[in-house]
Amino acid sequence: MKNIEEYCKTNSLKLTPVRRKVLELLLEEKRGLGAYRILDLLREAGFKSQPPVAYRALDFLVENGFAHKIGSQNSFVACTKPGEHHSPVFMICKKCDSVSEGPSSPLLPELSDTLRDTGFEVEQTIIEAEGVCGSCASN
Amino acid sequence: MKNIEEYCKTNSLKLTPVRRKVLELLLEEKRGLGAYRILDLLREAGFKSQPPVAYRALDFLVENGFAHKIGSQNSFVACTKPGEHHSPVFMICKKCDSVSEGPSSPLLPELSDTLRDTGFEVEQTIIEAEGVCGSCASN
DNA sequence: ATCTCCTATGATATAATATAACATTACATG
DNA sequence: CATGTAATGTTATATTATATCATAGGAGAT
Repeated sequence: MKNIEEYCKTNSLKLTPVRRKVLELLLEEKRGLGAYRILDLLREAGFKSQPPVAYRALDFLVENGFAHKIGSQNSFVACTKPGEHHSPVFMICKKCDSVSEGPSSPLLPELSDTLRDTGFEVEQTIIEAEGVCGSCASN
Repeated sequence: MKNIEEYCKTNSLKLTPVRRKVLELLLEEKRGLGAYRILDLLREAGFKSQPPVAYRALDFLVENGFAHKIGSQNSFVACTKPGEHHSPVFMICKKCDSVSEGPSSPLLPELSDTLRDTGFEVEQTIIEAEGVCGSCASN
C-alpha cells in the first residue's frame, strides 16, 4: 500500500478515498471480488455508492495496474506488481476459489514467438490456470 | 462438422437441431459470439428461443469440447479440436475482434511445473493473447 | 483570491449477460 | 406401452455493466 501511494504521487494519479478503499478491499481478500460485492462492502464502510462508483474505481485500478479482472469469473483481484504493465498468470483454486498471481512466466516470450509464426503479433497475454492450491491440496 | 457428427455418434452425444445450429453459427463466425447474438440468429433461423435455450446449447458444446468461452469477452467460439480436452490458446485481435485458436503451446507443461513449485496443481489453463492478427497487420 | 477547466463523484435509468425453477415433450429401454 | 431420463419450453428474475446527465472539488492561470 505504501508502494502504491508512492507510485501514485510520482505519477500524479489520484488515489481518492473510494479508489483507495476498493484497493484495500481487494488486498484483504484472497478470492476475486465481484463488482457488486465490492459495492456492498463500500456501503458497509459508509460510502453510499451506486454501481458506477464501483466500476469507475475498478477501472482506475485496472488501468493503472493496481488490479486485474479475472475474465472467467467477472471478478477482480489486487495486483501484486502495481504499476508494471505485465502479463499476469493467475492460479485459480477450484476448491476455495482463491486467486493468486503466479510468477509471470519466462515462457511468455516464447509463446509470443510461437504465435508470431502464425502471423499474430501479441501485445499482452492473460493466463488463467485452474487447479488446486497448495493449501487445499494438503487438506 | 463431419468429424463432430462422427464423434457424437461414437460417444452417444445428442447433437440436437438447436445444438447443431449453434455450432454452425459459431463455425461460420470468426469473432466470438455472445449468447444473445446467438439467440437472435437462432430466431432468424426459425427457432423461437428463449435465453436458456442458447445457454444450454452453449453449455453442451463447451462441456463436450466443441466450443470455448472467451472470458474476457463473454463470448463463445467454435473449437478447432473437438472432443479433445485441451488447454486452449486464443489470439484475440483488437482491431477486428477475430478470435482464433493458436497452437496449444508445448510450453504448457513447463508452465505447470513452474506453478507447481509454488504449491499449485494445474488442471487446465486458458491463455488469452491480445494483439493484432496477420490480416489486420498487413492492412 | 477567484475564475476556469478538468477530473472525479453523485444519481437515475437501462442495457447486457446469465440462471432458477418448474412444466412439458421426446425417446430409448425394459 | 410403461417408465425413467434427458432435452426443450416458458416465465421470471438474478447478476453484471454502462450510458447519461448533473454536481462538486481541486490545480493552475490571471
